[in-house]
Amino acid sequence: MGSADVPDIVIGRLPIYLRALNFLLEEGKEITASQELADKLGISSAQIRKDLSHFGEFGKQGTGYEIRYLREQLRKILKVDREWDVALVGAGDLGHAIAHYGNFDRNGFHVVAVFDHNPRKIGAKMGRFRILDSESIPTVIQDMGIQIAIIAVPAESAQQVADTLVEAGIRAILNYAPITLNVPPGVQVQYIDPVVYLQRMTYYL
Amino acid sequence: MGSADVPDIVIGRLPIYLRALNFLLEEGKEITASQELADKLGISSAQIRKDLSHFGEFGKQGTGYEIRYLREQLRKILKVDREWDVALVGAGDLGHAIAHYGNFDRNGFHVVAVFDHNPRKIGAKMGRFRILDSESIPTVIQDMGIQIAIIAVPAESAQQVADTLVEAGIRAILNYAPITLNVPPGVQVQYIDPVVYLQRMTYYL
DNA sequence: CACCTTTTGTGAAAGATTTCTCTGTCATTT
DNA sequence: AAATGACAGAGAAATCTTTCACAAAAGGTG
Repeated sequence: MGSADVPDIVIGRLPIYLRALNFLLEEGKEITASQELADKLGISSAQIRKDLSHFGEFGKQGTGYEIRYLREQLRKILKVDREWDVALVGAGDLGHAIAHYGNFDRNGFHVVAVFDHNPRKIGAKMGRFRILDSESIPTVIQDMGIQIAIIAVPAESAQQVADTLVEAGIRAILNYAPITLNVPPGVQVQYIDPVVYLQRMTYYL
Repeated sequence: MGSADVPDIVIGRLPIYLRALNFLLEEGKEITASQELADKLGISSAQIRKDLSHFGEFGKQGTGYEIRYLREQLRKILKVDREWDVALVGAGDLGHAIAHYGNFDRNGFHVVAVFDHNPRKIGAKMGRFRILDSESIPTVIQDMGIQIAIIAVPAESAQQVADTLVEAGIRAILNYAPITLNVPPGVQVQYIDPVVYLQRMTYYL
């Protein structure tokens, strides 16, 4: 129990569980069981129960889990029972799609600042956002106390952007640039490189 | 050796190695060592060597790996030593960004058909693509012999789209919709849900 | 109320993955 | 030509993760 050293791989599955619970709730369900989740997610029911057992006892024997309650607990564990401000660096096609991606807001992640290096873009509007100069990253991040950033710049500049962000106090980076970032310990990084996923699948074709 | 049951987790790292090798080559390097890759990627050198050992012996003791050669081998293993056609379903903001994402083409993945359900969009141009009616998915996929598809539609319609794609002969799906898909065995699926990655990081904040 | 069914939580076992450690090879230096 | 240092490959060991299997709890049923 307690958050003391729960395996990373377990943490990685919690958002999937949370997503499934939201889905079930929308369907009007109130109660579910590890087996039902397992069927939906392609994960064994034992694993789901074991994963949850790291954090406490959330179910009722013979019945299953009260969806609303379990969801609330997972949200607390993942710290998504609150709103998070997010900085976005890169206002290209990708940045545009990210800035307008409705699921961020719907899940409590709010893009509150968009940066770009291109003088042609600085000051321009992108949807409801005014594009800010990358030079102002340190001040804006610090003034707003932003802890999470999304990198959507070309691979060439990603490391430099990451350095600036970390320096400014960012503690979690979602990196869309196809490059492994070097960051100090304690800074979280997650990668989204669609090419990597495609290459992983072609192996099996 | 041979492709007989190499752990999935190993396959998942190969694209990362490949990406790093491309990077080193662009930097003008010819030779590298497992330790150098390890430093760059934050993976142990032993693991890199063990991973590669599943497929053969690519290095030279005392020297390291000839980058160009190792890259060629990895490309063969991952079957990315050829070009792949890709179908894209969903012509919203996300689909737009995906259709214009240069890294796909640069890595041999070519979007050759874009589908949408919206009558307002069907027939319209999106960049260099003419948006096709989702109804035509089966015929187009089959006629063009496309094996890989990207789903960029809302969660509500993703499962239905996946069913249609699989029915049409698609064998690998990159799913941007925030929902776990149910597909028959033998069909590969990879997921990209940025919210999941953000939630995974907030746990540690 | 006793019995039956369902389902959780969990220790133990099994399985998978990573790291360790050592041997042997290669290139370079002396 | 021998010595040295660098590094791959691989078996063994250690660690981590998943699955198994079962006791206990809850609710429903006759």
